[in-house]
Amino acid sequence: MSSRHEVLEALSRIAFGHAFLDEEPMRARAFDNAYRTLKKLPDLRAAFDAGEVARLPGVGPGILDVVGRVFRGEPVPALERLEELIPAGIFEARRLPGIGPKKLKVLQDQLGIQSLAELEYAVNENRLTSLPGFGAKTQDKVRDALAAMRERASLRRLDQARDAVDAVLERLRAVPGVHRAERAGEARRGTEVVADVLAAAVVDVDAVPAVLAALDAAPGPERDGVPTLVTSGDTPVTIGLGHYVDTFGALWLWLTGAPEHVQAVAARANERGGTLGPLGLHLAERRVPCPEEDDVYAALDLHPTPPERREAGVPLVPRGEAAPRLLRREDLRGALHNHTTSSDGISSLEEMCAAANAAGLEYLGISEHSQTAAYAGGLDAGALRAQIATIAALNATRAAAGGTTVLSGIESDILKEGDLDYPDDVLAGLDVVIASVHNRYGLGRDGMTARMLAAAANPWVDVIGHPTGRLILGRPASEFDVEAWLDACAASGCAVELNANPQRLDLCERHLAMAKERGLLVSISADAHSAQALAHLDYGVVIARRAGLGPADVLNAKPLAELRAWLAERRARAAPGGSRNTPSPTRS
DNA sequence: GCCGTTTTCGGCCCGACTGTTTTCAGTCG
Repeated sequence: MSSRHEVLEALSRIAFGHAFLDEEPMRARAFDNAYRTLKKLPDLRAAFDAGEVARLPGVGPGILDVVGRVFRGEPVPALERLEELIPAGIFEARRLPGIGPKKLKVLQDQLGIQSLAELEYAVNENRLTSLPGFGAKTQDKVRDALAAMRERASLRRLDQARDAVDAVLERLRAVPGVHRAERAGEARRGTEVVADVLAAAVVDVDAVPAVLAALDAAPGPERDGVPTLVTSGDTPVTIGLGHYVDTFGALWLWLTGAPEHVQAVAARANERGGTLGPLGLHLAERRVPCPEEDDVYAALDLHPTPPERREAGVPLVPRGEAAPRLLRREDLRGALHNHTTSSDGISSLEEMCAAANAAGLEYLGISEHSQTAAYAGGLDAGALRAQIATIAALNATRAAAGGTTVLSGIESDILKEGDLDYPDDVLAGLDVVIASVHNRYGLGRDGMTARMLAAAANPWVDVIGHPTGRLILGRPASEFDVEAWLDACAASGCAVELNANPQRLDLCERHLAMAKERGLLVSISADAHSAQALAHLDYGVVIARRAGLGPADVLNAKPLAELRAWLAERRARAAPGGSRNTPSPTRS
């Protein structure tokens, strides 16, 4: 459990609490604004310790006090008061989509509902339909939302699971007698959702009690003969224990899975008259030392399978055959889809630029929201032209320093009919055009398919951003004919995004593999709303590897000159006779 | 609670959609 999560939870609860009690609505808004702002920082703790949080807009003494108290483990009086007045179940119910504080208040006042179980019972008794402001559709929505919440109660997003396991590993490694401790299971393989948060460790037998105490953990059930510990807290982490450093490779491989992969490796050992289990590898009646996983693969004449590829249906690669070259983080030469304070980012253009430079990126695309996205500070045509000029000036002064080149882009809303948010002459002034859907997700399959096909066919569009709009464990992917749309992208030559924000991971690995089959280029983007969030590119690399992508499949693995050539060629077709960065003289 | 080329008070992102209504409140992005 990370402190970041607790801080955000505290801010969100205070905002909700005031709204629910219908008191001080503007204080509620202030906490909600702070919650939204701080959520854009993946490493909130580092930003707080560096004093950066205090300088953010919407963060004053009151908010800062709450953040500091949560980080220091101190009580938060403002929150404690609300938690005395409002049942815990009401706080949980605030996560039900479509049900806000006002409707929850009605549910509590008129039906006495204080928990999710009571709400579920009332729905099943058909008691919601007669309440003021409620009807049959609202009741159905609540029923569906409760079912979805139950279904995902035991699931965590990849980033949540990794944060949880990493926090445990840090404490575990500090205990004397712990020789090795690593991520395992789905969190290590990089599945977008994790059901079972696992680690693998080598611990001296007599150090186990100290580990239990240090982690506030208890012995768990054995797994394939491996003893385990399970931590307490809202994201329990299971630690598989080995006692010998020189068989850790076998244990780690076993606990990393996936089961189908482990079975295939074990079968390979069997073919050679040996055995592989979590406690070690035996060949020719002898125990093979395997402190690392690579020792296991090598002893079986296999290329090591990267954790991201240890899934059913991915074959083992014998030595002698060429192992596929998967994407690596250092292959990424730039990132195209990022925001600054000009729209809804919290870092300035200069801060984003410095972070990109530090991350070794040759280029950084800035693509703010477009004018329809007013809630996100979308730019009108004039503001966009001004930003293009600002970026040009910045590049001119930075060129001599050899730093990151900034590309002028836009994340244009895809309007209802698939049109973009600006006239052609505005688009013509940009280096790169990303087009994304941000509203009207409920058009229905046919309507959304038509909209996405129109966007793909639009010659100004270079990349389709977060194509399905899903939020992991939040909002489902919008329904459209993905294969027909990918065919349309292949026809027009536009790239598709792998949005690496761990809440999105959109396209998903299955769709990315379909894109690769069609020869499409994938733009791996951080969609960073803060300088810190450029680190989300790491998640993009994980998902790309899981989809089997290599550098040749990735648009932003191209060096800047090649990327510019690719963009220029597209632009030449979009506006025959014209080129990027030479806006037409006609102004609307 | 936060903010200010409207700064020490008096405002506070805003338009669209949904489901409920009979003119609009609640919710979302």
